[in-house]
Amino acid sequence: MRLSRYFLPVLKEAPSDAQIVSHQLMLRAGMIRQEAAGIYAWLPLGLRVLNKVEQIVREEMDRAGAIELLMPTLQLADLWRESGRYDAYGPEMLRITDRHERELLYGPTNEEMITEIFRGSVKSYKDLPKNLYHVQWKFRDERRPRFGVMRGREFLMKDAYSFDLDEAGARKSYNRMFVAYLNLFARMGLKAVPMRADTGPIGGDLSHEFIVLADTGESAVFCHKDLVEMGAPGPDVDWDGDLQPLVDQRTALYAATEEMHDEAAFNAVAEGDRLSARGIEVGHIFSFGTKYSEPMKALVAGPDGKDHMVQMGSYGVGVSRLLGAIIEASHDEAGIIWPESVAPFDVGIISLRVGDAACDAACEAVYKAVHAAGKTALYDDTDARGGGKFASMDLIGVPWQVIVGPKGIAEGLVEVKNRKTGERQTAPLADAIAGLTAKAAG
RNA sequence: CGGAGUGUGGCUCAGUCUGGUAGAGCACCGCGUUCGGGACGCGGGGGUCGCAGGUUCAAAUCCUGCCACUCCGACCA
Repeated sequence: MRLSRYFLPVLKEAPSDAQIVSHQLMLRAGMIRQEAAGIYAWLPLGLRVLNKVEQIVREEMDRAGAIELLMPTLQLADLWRESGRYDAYGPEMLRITDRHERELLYGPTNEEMITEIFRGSVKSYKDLPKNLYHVQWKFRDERRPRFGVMRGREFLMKDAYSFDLDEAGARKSYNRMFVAYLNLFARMGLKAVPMRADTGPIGGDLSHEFIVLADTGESAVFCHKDLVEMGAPGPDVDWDGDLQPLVDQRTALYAATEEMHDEAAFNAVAEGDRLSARGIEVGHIFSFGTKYSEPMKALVAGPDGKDHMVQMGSYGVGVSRLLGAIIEASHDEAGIIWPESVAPFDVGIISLRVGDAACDAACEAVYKAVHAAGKTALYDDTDARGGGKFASMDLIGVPWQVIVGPKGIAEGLVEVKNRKTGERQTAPLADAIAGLTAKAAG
């Protein structure tokens, strides 16, 4: 993308409404624009990152055997009356009436609807297990939206729902999501720690929150410090096999959010291993048995020929919130430092003298080579002054930057800079191109 | 929802106490000089001061009501 043709409204100063660093940087980098409290428009740069994060979530769900579909944002109130949640959910639910005076709601979550879809089509245990998910915008009329996309009223969530014949099967489904979540957050450069959690209004008794540690997090959390650096199992686990050991390896160590915190158990952890911090909840998984299948009559025939209520679980990831969490975890004074997996562009090209034939030609060569390697570049071909170009490129956090100036290119040299380390190296143009396309491809 | 605070060009803010022709920096437009880490000169455009009433010869400024947004607390991807 040529910057001269792009839409990238960067700000030198942070709007005063933004209090935490991720919100300030998203606004300054021209990723989002606030339209109302907790409601944001996603500008081109923000959307690129949002799409990348969403795609990683999607790939890891698919890998774990979940199947994507798409449910609507609007739901009928009657569906929620079946589960009893229409009255129970409270003022957080945005309720709407259509021209026929039909009561609708803008979905805050989809347990009811997925159960309705499931029960209409699945009648036999032979079709189980199933895990259906979608990535869709949700609306929750928060009492107090805050921190930009971290607690918006409209937000993008991946929510998956598992269906099993019995509790043992449900446990396997839960474990698959548990492991998938470890992998998915790791791919975004996040250290997310699974913690025992309160089940809240979703219900059920087995639940973990995945927490990214950050000083600006909304939850107080307590855990064994080894969990933070434990890492993810990776994609090559046996998804149909026994994942319990991988889960146990983590749940054996103490980790709990404030609501579930047990001071005595925490104190049993060696003092040097105790970590008391704040965290951002980026994922939450629940196993809740027949909470919805019972009132909504989601039944399947078992091998015994009798009807059984399906065992369900739900698994959420705050996709839009993840952008805030990633920035909180990865930034410096100059701006955002995107992990390469979610960076809006792989390479930034800065021309220090637009219109200079040698500079233009070198920039074009890099630009074409990066795209030929299947990667993306943001080419700053504007005639702004040099300093501003560097600042903007650093602000939006492009991982690799190539700087082309008339003095260097006269000798065939360009500069390559790594955003994260700040390292700069001067190299012949051809070497720089080879290095960038290799790095970008790696 | 309780408490606190803020609304003045796109962004950051001054001006409000003490009423008297709406300001600055950045950004933007034009011309020129420049050009290797947020350049300089000259010229220029852009604001019914959140909205509605009221007081006054006169309101960004005083009074009343409303709206929006932010922060702290109780709830949540």
